[in-house]
Amino acid sequence: MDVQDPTRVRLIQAAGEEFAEKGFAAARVREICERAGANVAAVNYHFGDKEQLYVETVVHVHGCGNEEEPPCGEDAGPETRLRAFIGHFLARVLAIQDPQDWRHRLMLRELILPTAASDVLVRTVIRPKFNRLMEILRELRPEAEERRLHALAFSIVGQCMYYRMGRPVAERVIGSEGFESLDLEFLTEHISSFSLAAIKAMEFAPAAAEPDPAAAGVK
Amino acid sequence: MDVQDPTRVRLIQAAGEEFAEKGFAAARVREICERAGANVAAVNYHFGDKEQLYVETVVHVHGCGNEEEPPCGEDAGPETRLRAFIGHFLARVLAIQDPQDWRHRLMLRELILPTAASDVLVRTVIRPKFNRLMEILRELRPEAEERRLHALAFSIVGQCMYYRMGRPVAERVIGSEGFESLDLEFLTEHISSFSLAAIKAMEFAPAAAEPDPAAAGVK
Amino acid sequence: MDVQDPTRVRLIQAAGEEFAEKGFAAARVREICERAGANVAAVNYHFGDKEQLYVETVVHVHGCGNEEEPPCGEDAGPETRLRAFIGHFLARVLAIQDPQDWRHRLMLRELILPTAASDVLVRTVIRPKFNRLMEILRELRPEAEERRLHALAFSIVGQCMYYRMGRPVAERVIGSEGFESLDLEFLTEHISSFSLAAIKAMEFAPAAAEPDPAAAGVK
Amino acid sequence: MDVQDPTRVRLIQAAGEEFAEKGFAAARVREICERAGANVAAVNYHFGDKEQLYVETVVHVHGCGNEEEPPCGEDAGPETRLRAFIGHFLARVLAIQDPQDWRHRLMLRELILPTAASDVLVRTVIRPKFNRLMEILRELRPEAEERRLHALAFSIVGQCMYYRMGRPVAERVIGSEGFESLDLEFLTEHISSFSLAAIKAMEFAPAAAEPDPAAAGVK
DNA sequence: AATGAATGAGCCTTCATTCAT
DNA sequence: GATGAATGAAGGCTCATTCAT
Repeated sequence: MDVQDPTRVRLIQAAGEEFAEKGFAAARVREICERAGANVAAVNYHFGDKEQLYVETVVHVHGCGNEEEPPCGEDAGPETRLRAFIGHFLARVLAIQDPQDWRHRLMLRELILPTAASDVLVRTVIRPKFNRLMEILRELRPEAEERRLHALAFSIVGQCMYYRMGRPVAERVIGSEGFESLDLEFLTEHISSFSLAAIKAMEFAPAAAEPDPAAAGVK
Repeated sequence: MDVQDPTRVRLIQAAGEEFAEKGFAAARVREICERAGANVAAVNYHFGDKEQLYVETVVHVHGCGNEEEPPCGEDAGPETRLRAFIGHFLARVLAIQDPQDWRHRLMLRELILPTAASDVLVRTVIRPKFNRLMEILRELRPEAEERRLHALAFSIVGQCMYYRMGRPVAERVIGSEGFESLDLEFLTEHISSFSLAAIKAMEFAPAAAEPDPAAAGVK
Repeated sequence: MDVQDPTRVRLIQAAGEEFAEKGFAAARVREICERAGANVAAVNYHFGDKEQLYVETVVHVHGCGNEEEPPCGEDAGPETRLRAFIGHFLARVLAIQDPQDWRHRLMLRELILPTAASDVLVRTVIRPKFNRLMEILRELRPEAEERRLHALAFSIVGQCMYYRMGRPVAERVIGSEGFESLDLEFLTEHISSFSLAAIKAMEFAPAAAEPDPAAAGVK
Repeated sequence: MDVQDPTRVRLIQAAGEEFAEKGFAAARVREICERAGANVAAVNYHFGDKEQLYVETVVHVHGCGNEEEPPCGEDAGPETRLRAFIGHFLARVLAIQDPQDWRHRLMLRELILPTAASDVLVRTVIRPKFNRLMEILRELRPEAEERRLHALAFSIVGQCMYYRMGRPVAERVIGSEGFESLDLEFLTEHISSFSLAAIKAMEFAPAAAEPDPAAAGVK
């Protein structure tokens, strides 16, 4: 973390690549140290443990690129703020579009096998963001019950996240060129319009016990 | 599962659990064999290799539970068929809701580090399903260009898949009990209504070059 | 051994090749069985053991090609009989000149790491031959003490055996074509003349205690 | 052997014994390390591989005891130099008379299954020695054709080498005590006198095309 | 007589970690 | 602070052997 401790920083950098490429178990401490131009014992010296290095690496990953603030004022209308939220979210998702990108893989790994690092990330990064999204949705549909708001939020988040998580499969399904044409601008517009149209047009079922009448009501 | 439970089958079963829990590298052949009640050399005897066992395991995973046919006739309207599609998809997604479920993890692993097995899965399982969804969407909005149809399909798939991929995080964000309340029935209705409302209400931008006017048009 | 048990014979044949190529430890029972077109368990079934198979194989090796009788009558003079002996010996040595020949290697292996099979070979094959050579030498130099006769015999045997044992090195030293020009005819004549000239011309030291005077006497 | 006896040297020492006793395949890395008082992983750390260790061991074997220079001046007559050569050669051959001696077996193994190490040995050690012998023989019989000189050289080398290669068999044929009586002094005198007598008395066939007249001449 | 699925011992190798320097 | 030789635990894999068929 110190400016004056480049070895430590280089180790985290190298560890990120290695962990993302190989996973925790398959990652080799020797390889990490060689990539970082450090000694074999450097990891144990600086972090004490391979696992400790992993945790610090994961935390460091989310620390980067997170300093960005919401790109529009709080006084804007909920629709504008939702569009801004989606655009911002998608930008982050697509920014690491390269499947070789180690931050990409490292975070997906955390989804599968959440470690202690995940808890930190949820508390410091993810939940605040989620709460902001919930605020916007509540403004748009104040009468919606909490559960419905959660589902709405997940519908939005899911649409965005798919372009990170589903990329390898989606690319194989519709072809690389087809996938490439789905750029940030288009997707921001698409998901925003899709979601706002849905949010405005949906009729919420009065209670959870009777979803079918609501479904029929859509028609 | 069979009455006759040969060693080979038990090995794949055990391998699935082990690979899903630990990942490929961290998985121990010894553990797999012990779980299967077989000898240490059983894996090498039956599959020749740890990697071969992995491939066969992944392929076998998708083979299971895939025999189900679309739950509604082809002559039904597109809305009905879309609801059926979502319901069916969600059912599969939530069926393995247990984060300990090895099929869950095994498939997520393939998303991150696609192996040769992934190609087979896409060709035999995923692409056919995706094409069925595209047909439905084309019926609903025949004038939409291909790119837009892809985006629509991914919006739907993304919403559903999130409940598989995002589960660990989502659970930590809104709490387990909150997440549990989002059951299959509710989510099927929600995603179906959400998506159909959006599909019907959306106004598609005439060209990709001008997303902003379309965005303004929403309002 | 039975005419009606071809599997057993084929196993010995295959074992010979495998043992010669790889040595006892590196030889694989599976490979032997495959070469013999037999089952994996065939070796254990027919010979009980890998080691038993080895012993029977080595014995079988020397059994082949040993039925040849001395090519000249016992009433010939010692010089003629020595030439015949050398010619016969060399013929056997050079007959398996191919360094890939498994009998070659198998017998060399026995020289290095004599097993129980070696004892049998010495008793049944080698010692009788050696004694015949000793008889010839005794006729040529009846006054020579036993030790000298041994040395003479080993000088002759050594010259011949070198073309079996030293072949790989000799070939590298003087080149393959140079080595090839040393054919059976030439070598038989050479070693015979060389040895007979020596035997006739040598002056034996009266006692082992004074080799130097003898050495001086040569000059 | 050194005052500072580093692990690497001890490993080669121990490897030599183990490889000679058991052969490459049957040799156990664990045993080598235990003999060397080193860790199981020492071989892989220092040599990377069991095979690399073998190569380095074989090369090291011939390196030892090879620093000796020809024991007599170059200005001595060819007879004296031949005696010196034989004495020196025999000394090296008999020096490792103990059949348990690992250098003995290791070199014989190379004869049977020459590896890359053999090429090095031939080039650096064996061929120079062979050439010195050829020089001496050429002085003794300048009119001899190259092929004949080769045969002469091999006759001398073969006689000497037999006491290394044929030892296990020879001992069984004439008994241990008989073999023991053939000590360095006696054998040096014997082989020298035998060979010099032959070289001086032999009548070389005029051409390679007619070996038979020489054979006939014996009668 | 012959098979081949299954076994279990053991080997080479890898890898994170330590410790003297 | 940093090194690299050395460690020991453990893993994947091979192989001879067995046993029910």
